[in-house]
Amino acid sequence: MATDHLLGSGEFLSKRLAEKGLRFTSQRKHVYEVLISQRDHPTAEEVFMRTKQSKPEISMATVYNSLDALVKCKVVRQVNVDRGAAMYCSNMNAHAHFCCDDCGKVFDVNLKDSPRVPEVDVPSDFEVRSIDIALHGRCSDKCEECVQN
Amino acid sequence: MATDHLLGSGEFLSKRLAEKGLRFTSQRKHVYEVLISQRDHPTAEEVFMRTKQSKPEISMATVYNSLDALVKCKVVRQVNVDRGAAMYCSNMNAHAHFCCDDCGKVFDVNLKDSPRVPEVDVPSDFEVRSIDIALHGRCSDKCEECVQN
DNA sequence: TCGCTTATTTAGAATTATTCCAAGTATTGA
DNA sequence: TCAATACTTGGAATAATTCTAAATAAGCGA
Repeated sequence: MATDHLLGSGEFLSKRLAEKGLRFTSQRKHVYEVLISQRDHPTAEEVFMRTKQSKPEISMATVYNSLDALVKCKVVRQVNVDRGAAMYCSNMNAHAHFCCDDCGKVFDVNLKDSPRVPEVDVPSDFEVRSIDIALHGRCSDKCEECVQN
Repeated sequence: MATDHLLGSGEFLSKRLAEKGLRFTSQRKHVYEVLISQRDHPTAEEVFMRTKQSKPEISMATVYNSLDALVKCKVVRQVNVDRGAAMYCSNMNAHAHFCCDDCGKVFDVNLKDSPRVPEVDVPSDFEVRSIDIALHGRCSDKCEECVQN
């Protein structure tokens, strides 16, 4: 954990997958590299298209499988903001998502403190493993897609 | 607002819809009553089935339209926790959702304070209108569906 | 109250998103 | 190196949501 940053992305990923009993495969590595190389919020479909550039034989089913594996071993987050397709996010720092209801874009926003479980009234036998915070609203005045609204 | 609780659910809903330029229709009223009469987290499909009991002619397209109208005028919340269908929640008190990753059930959890925007670093020209907080983890030891996992 | 304008409803088709399947392939541990 | 089994593949199947065009009904003003 404290030394993860010393590993190359391959070793890092391999280790994280192994911790969950998942195998390190070429497909998962390519999907992971796609996600860390462009830190936006692509859908599975977009990940599929980007991954095909370096791994043309990959299938959609494998993209879903890989994304699930990466989420399970916590190197990627799944983001569900609306009724549409799920999005994936490789920024694992504590952060929330701002989702513009006018243009649909999703932005990472830093949390000033990390989210604290005690603010919430959870039954004592529930185990909280993660917290997702999504803000909704409208993004910048300068947003092209928002202006015409 | 402060006097909304003095209105019957019909008048209340009618007023809220009108504030957003939306019409008060029999279908929207039935969908709304379905949601407030059972405070769980049904999907559009489940809302459709329940609403048909009091309004058999209603169509799925109208259920989606009604749910969107109710969300727009803020008498109902849309809850997106996973890749599956969106869920709808008529509890409008400040609360978060706890989603059990083992059995899939969603629970309302009270917030000790209402969520505060200032905890988050949002660009100054962004307008935050609402905040959704979702906790993930595992629910009670006594949960039937969880035990076999 | 009547009529007009326009939002809403409807059924069903179309589209989009995700999951399933069975056969072949690759990874891991012994 | 070998066996066991997890993973990948393409395509079919399913699930979730949106679209469409014609019929209907709200709400406003006279």
